[in-house]
Amino acid sequence: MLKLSKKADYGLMALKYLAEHPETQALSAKDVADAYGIPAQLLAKILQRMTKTGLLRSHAGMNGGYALARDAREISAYEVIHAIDGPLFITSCTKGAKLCDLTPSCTIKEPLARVNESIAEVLKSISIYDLAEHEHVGEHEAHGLVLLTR
Amino acid sequence: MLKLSKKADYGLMALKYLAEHPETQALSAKDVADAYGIPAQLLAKILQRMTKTGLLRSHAGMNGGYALARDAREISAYEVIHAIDGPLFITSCTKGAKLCDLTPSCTIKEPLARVNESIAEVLKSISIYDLAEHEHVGEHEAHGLVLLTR
DNA sequence: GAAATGCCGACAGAATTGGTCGTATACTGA
DNA sequence: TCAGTATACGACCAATTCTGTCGGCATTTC
Ligand code: FES
Ligand code: FES
Repeated sequence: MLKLSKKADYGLMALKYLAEHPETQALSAKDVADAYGIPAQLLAKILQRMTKTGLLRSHAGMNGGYALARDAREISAYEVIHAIDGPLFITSCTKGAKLCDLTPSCTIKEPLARVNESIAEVLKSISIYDLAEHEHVGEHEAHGLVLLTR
Repeated sequence: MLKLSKKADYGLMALKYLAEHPETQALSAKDVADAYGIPAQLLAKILQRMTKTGLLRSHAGMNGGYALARDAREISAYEVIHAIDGPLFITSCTKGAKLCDLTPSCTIKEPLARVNESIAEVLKSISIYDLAEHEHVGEHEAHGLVLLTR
């Protein structure tokens, strides 16, 4: 429950890997897949999706592959997840087009939307750069987030 | 992605409903199910699980049913979700017993655990009471949460 | 004892996700 | 210009997870 899809996980791993190899011009889907032992074709599709949404730059042909389209600091975990799994909505009814059949009776949707918003904020505050290296980050300082309840 | 299961949704709705009817001694699963048009038997199972984890008190027999075990202010959304869907983990590998096969290579797990923690905090800061009534809550004040990024 | 209710496990159907395949297209370098 | 390497994309199957139902039993009230 409430867990990332494997695809999103793969996507984050791949971006992290790219962020850790800024020297190379581009890395092929296969390169990355092999590095982590994940299905190459599947990862390829994931990278393609991120390319389409502008997170990556791609280049076909020999020595082709993918590279970050922006600085790792400028790519948030939220963007990655959104690109791969679509809009993030905690409420069961996937929003937008078709509302779930109990929309009229469901009284909980609206308050949960705010929770959803908070989660999105958390995700937006994490960048690929934060994921890469920096094993140290300090357990306390956490990832730069402070939560205050009134 | 990252969305609540319908069960958790139902559970929250039911608790909210109970919180809004504090006068009655107990409400049967069927009562609540009918109120929202959700499958009675399914809801029954959900309520049972919440009973087992101590969120509800139950009473069999005529005029039996369920009632909140504690004040609505003392029951968090996190507890509800945890009771129904089990431990909340954003990382694909469901933790504990069996780790996913790429545990050694997955370098992303640890940083995400912190994100997970943040989300859990958000959920813990929301009580059933917050969900019930109070349509007003002020869009700005939100639900009593302030997020600060460094 | 009968009716209303909760309790529990097993299971079938539906929906989602994960992963594969085939084919087309683009770039590189010899 | 041709062979090789790569991305792009859609269709499709397989595995898993989620939803919902059923049947039987236990407990309380009248
Ligand atoms: S789940 Fe769709 S409206 Fe609440
Ligand atoms: S998904 Fe299991 S370790 Fe990263």
